Amino acid sequence: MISRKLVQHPLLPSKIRHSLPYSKLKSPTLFNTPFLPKSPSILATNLIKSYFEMGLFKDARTLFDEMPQRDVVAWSAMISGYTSCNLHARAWIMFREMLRDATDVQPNEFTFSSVLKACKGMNTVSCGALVHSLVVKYGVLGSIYVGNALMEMYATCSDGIENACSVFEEIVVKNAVSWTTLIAGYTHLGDGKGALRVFRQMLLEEVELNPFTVSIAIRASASIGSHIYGKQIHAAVFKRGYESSIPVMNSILDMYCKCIGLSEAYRCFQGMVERDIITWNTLIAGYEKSDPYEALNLYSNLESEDLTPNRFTFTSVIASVANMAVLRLGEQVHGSTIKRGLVDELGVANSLIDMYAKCGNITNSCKIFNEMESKNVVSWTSMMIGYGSHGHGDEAVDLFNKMVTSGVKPDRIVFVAVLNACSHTGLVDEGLKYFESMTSVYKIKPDQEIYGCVVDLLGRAGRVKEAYELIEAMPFMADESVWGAFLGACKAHKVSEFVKLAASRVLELKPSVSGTYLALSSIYAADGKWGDFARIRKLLRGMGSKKEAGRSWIEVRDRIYSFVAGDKLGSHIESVYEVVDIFGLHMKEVGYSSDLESLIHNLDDGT
DNA sequence: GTAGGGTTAG
Repeated sequence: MISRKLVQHPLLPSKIRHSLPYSKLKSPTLFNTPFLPKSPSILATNLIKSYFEMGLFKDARTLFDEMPQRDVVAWSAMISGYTSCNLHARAWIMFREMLRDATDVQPNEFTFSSVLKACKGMNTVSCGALVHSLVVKYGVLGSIYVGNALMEMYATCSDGIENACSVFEEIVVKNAVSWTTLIAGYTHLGDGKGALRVFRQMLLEEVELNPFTVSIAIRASASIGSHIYGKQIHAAVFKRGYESSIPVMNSILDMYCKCIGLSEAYRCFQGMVERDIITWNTLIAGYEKSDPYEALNLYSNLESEDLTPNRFTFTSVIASVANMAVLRLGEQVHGSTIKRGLVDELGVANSLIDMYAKCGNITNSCKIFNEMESKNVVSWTSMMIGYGSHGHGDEAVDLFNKMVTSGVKPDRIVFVAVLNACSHTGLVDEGLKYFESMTSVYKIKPDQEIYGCVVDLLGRAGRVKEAYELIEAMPFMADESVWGAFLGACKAHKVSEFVKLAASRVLELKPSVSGTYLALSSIYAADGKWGDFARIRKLLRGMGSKKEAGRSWIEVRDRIYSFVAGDKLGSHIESVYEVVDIFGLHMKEVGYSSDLESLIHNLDDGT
């Protein structure tokens, strides 16, 4: 948008022409009214800002270059303009140019807070630290804007939260932005507890809250799954009248989706007086995994409120389709993203890779992946998971190496992907090498999920004893997922000496997992220990739980048919059995004999 | 005339 001040100016046409030369920016003589800008320099700066607002950074630069005198305001406007267009490196170059060429101009607090934003955007803490030293040199550390920008830079750049904390401590008079920035820093780092610790301190110091602080605090409590804390904050929001703030309510909606439940979330959604596209996106994302049909239903209703789906909407919608694994629907949604010009958005392309892989079309995943102009760690991970699930573990591992070569820094989740790929391809030693490099090269601390992957990697290959030793050597207590992976390995390789131990650990840690009882009982049965078998089965019945049925589905022409093992319902079931029989014959032909031993013992609960 | 924090992706 063109600022009103400019449009009102008599020298400018109602629509700004591009590349308006500096020489045209003369002080107005015809309409010498008091509200008009006074000097060409001020006018030029105004125009520079407008150019950036319209994304015309080249025109901004041309005008800037034509200025005979550039003061600190013009320089700062350029630096901040570039960052506002996400051109952080250009902003940084501008700052360097300013220090080098404009010896008569001194950077001020505006310059520093803008260039710090550029450092944050480049994720380059070394530049940020350099600016930090200049901030001290120029004596502007006392500016609350500079202090907050420094904190934000450190909090966002890798491993900088401690530096952010020490800057925070040094700010004598902190304001709500300082607190919010620190809370956001912890939250984005995934340290919800750290964030809530700061939030609590803020409450103790009786700092006035505002919607910004409240929404990030809600996100922090959602990230640790604390519905108690989340509900407390919801009550506080209600008390302070923040429910009129859409971002605050969106955070609450997200918290309900993640920690409380979808039906409650839906009630929250219906209770909202005002909703925006993020509101809808949040709910669609909430439904995406557990009820993708409802997610699609919401998507089709969204335009009734005159809202336009954006890249986030499509990311969740595509993920929903991926979870439904209905290729034709996926192709339709893919078409919509093309029509709306969103197909090249990073997040959208990433979810398309995942969707095509989950719908069985790995070729399309590849095509999208290869045609992407820029890829991030999510793109690589999605492609690797796709390859892995299609049995191309070698390609997935290969991709990991290519990713590292291309300069993308691996994160924790990409290690989950590469370890899984190694595990399913039998690349055990290769996988162990990656696991080792995770800490030694990339300084990422392995968590329960990673240990689970490595236990699975060793266990699948029959190296059960090593898997057990790894669990023993873990720096923290293994949770039920790690023991679950171990149990799976013991079961697969019939290492009964460890089964009891593994199963009892899983049961201790998560008694609600009925699958564990089943696994344990199967092993007892296979060992002929019928007394133990009966005892476990009795426990299982006492729980009133059933093994969760794995649902399968198939798309034939325009219909989706779904079924579970042992299904006797539905008119299509007979055809399913026919197909299963054909599969059985094919498998026999290639010499596969099924492992009936453990199957038999599972038959009695109908799954 | 130049600067700030919040909600939705593997």
